[in-house]
Amino acid sequence: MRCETAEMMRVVKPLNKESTLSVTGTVRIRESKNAKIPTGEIEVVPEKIEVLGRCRHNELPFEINRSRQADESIRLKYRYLDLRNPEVKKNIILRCNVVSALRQAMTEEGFLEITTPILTASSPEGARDYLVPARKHPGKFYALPQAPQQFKQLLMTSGFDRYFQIAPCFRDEDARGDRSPGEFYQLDMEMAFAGQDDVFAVMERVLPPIFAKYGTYHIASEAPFKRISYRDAMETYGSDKPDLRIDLIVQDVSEICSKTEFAPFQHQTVKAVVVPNCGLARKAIDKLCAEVEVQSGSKAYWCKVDENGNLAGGVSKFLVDSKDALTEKLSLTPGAFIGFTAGKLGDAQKAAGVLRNKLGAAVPGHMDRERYEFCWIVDFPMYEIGEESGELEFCHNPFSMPSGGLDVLLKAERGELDPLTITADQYDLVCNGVELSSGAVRNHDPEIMVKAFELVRLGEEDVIRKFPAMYNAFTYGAPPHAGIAPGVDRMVMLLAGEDSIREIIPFPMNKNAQDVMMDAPSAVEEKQLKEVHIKLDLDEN
RNA sequence: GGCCCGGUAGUUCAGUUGGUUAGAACGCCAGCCUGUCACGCUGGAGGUCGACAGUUCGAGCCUGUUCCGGGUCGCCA
Repeated sequence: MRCETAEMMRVVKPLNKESTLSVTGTVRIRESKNAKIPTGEIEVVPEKIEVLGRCRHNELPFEINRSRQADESIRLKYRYLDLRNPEVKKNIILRCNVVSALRQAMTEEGFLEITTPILTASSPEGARDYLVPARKHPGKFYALPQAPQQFKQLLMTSGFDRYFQIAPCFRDEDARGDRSPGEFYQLDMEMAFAGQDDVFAVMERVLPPIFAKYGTYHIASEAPFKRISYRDAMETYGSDKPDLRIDLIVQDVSEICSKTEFAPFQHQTVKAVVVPNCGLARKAIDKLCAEVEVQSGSKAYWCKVDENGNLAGGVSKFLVDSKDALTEKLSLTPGAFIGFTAGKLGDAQKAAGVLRNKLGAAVPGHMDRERYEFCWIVDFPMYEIGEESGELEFCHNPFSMPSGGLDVLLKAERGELDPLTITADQYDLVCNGVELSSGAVRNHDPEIMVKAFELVRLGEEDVIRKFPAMYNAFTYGAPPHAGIAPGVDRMVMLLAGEDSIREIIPFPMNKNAQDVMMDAPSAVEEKQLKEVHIKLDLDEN
């Protein structure tokens, strides 16, 4: 805008740049063009300027175009200003586009978008529920859905063969960088007369074009995506959500290392991650090992291969006699770095996985960040030995169909089969080390359901108590069905190339599940509490 | 709930071994200049160093407690 009259200057002068104006005038070509800005070729000669909304503050909580550098709690408190920053706004626009594209793609695949209740019943398992007191039913509560799981399965029994929903989900659990507290959205879908391959095929048709069109990076995985069994993922990548952008792998050296003099290796599972030609400095190695310990709870050990092919540094003095065996097993070459983790199988794997991720990020050349690598993790174990109980428990969720169905469960019951070897038709979709989604072929057969529960010392009454509607519905004959629910927030986060989930949520809560802008949660009037029959019992302090 | 990191001007940060009046950049205010566009120039205002207690002649700095924020583990069928 170019003001050429004193009158115009009089209106414009007292305004700062955040006021909202209406400018009427003539658009013309600029004499001095500016290629750096989108409107740099034109200017407006105003005839009339109206102030529609004057910004009353000379000093803003932060500079709008640098808001991303401001303290996050201030950004969230003034989120409406933060969102004026084009850099911040673009992620929200991206989110809109992605949600719109997902809807369109799912609709084209023949899925019906059906909404399910937000006020529903508390479910006894899984995450902590958000509860809503029921005014008309003193002492009773609704719960916000952790996922529309049971409703979508009920839709299958009703004959809606293909359902989807951009579903809000509510879980009262603590936040993480990639996990928003309280609420999040899933592209929830379920299909009848379908199995794992059918669900995979839909996702492999729906997601890649969206990642290709809206992603910051290029998509490296072609459909069908790589399938990795849970066992192999843990063994090779030390994680059930491997980041396949990293070319390092975890190798087992238990046989060699458990016989050494080094006490932490003795009689333990020992895993190794080898980085050839690793130039990592001692200081960086120590820092990396410390981070592994913090994140995994297990120590990491290391040594290097010197220019003569001998082991040097770190724990090398304990490995002198094992040098040849290690060199052969790990194909060691001069300049290589070897990171070790040790402990019980799961602990050693998990720590090695963290070590692998850290090494991939720290050592140049082992991780091409700017791409999307998808994979399916399949064949999750159905049961595990609970750490507290020491007895057989469901590993993930009891809705999944055990691979092999009733037969396998009966064999396990008769002792002909170790129940720990039973896998579920359950799968995760992983992208760049982020668990995008969990899904399963559901157990739609009441008999198999009860049998699955019996193996963990529960019975029909427990199934009925926990999932009354679903169990009853299945007794009226349900089609086999399977589904999945990719997290919309995480997907957008990956597409935007952001590390924090809050960057892609319009109005995020802070780590402590507070909305500092709206001041939620907040105290309510005594009258409101009375109406819902609630008396507070707060600890004094 | 555990552990780690942080809290100094409106904002982002610096602040030495504990030592005079706590600095910079951006922003803000005033004036000047100006086809500027991350404008420029001159001047100015702006601080309970998160809070409390302690050590000390003296604390932004050291100690303890506490509050707040972030990360992480637990947790997330």
